[in-house]
Amino acid sequence: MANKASVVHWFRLDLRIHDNLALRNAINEAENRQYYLRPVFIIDPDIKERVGVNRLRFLFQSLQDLDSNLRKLNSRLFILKGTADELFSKLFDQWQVKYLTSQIDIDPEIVKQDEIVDRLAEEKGIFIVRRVQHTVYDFHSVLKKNNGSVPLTYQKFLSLVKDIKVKETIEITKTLSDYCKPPDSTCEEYNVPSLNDLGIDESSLKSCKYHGGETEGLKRLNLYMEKKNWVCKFEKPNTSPNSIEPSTTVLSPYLSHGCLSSKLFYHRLKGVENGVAHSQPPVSLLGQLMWREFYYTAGAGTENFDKMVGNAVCTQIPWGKNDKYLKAWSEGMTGYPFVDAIMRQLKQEGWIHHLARHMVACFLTRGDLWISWEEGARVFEDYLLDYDWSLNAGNWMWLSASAFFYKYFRVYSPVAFGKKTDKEGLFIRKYVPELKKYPTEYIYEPWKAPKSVQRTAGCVVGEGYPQRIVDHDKIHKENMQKMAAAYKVNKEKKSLKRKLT
DNA sequence: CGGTCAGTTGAACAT
DNA sequence: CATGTTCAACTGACC
Repeated sequence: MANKASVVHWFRLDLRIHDNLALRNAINEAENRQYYLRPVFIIDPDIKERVGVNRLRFLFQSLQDLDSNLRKLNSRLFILKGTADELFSKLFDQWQVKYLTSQIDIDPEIVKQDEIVDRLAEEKGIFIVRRVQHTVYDFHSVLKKNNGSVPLTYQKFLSLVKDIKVKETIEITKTLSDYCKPPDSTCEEYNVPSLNDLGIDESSLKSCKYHGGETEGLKRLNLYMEKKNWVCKFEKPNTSPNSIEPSTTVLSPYLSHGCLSSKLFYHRLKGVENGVAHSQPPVSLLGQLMWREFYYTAGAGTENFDKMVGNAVCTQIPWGKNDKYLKAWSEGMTGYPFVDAIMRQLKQEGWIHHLARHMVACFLTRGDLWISWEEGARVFEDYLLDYDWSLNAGNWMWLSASAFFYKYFRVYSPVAFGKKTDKEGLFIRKYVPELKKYPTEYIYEPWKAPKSVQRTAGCVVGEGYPQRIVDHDKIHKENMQKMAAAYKVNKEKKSLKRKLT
């Protein structure tokens, strides 16, 4: 057993070696004091309930890559199974931990856990270091600059960060000294488990389209940063939600897992834009990164950001409950081919284009099904590879016109919207294969096809493919009246509150 | 307090 | 095909 003190770096969503300040702090401490270095990742027993299978696969691939990158530095990853408080209450003594580093997270569950670990560490006299490294900017200083209140528009956020100089990235170049290697470094019980070890049959999953890990993340970053002209001309609204291959970078899963540093992405983008004409936020690629920062800041500064009730920025809307509709939506069985194609792509591949998210989120909430954005957010949490606590809640509030966006009467048409970028319906034919032989005329509206055409195409609506669960033209108008009523109530409440204060 | 203005990306239709 | 207008149901920041 260890007879020497240890430094622990606790990896969470910072699954990388590059630009990882907390990790470098840990390494320096271990080197300077000749302590053991133990980079750990904790796998919670109920991880399967919290993380969907595709994201689990991405996570485990990222852990595997992280382990192999740590080994190149003469270290390794120690996988621990259990809850953080139970594990640490034992290991702090057993490993003689003196110094614990990690990144700062804002997800309330992680914050709660950190408070428990803080108390535990205080009892044992362990020094804790937590670093901002999930975002470009430190949300704390941005909020302070805005007198402690949350910036509620993107432009306001941009004006707040305009003059903040972004720090340089941090690299670890030296390999670790042998004396930092704990004696149990070769122990196999700390190895990264497979999905099968967790009781998931990996062969039951769809083929892996986006492979997790720092190595893949950096490769993908380099691939896109080489296309300088493409980067400089990038305008988000002009990219396609329904191209067969993604029309955007798909760096988001790498950012959300911390396989890729957002700060590195920032500096690389600045480098490409430097001295050349380029598009601007909000539509530019750098603008996309700033959206992430905006939501992160809003999430960090708002109580109950992931809920409607008790959330100061969220308009209270009397959403209905309809489990049948919710299930049809989440399984891609609404009877609207464009909506279903998007939801099936999401479920199978774990990533959909941002505008595709707009389409299905609007459909679930204010547009058609009148179901709470919180339900949609839960399904996205399950399906998305790039799930991120504040971005998910923020975007769902945006799309349901609960916060940040208020022109609720601008509703996406499940028939017209997709046609702008895919007249032939190739995207639908791929992800809703039962309709692949439909004539282009009917591919977005198969129920309009004459029975004989449906039979010739090999799929009768109501048999091989569901009938529409709602009539968009009719129901979206009813929903607009409900939205108007909810806004009116909200306004009255606000003016009442103003009078009282 | 009130007026003004801008706000990542709607649809349908006209020119 | 790109651009502009209408539909009519908005809010937050700022002065």
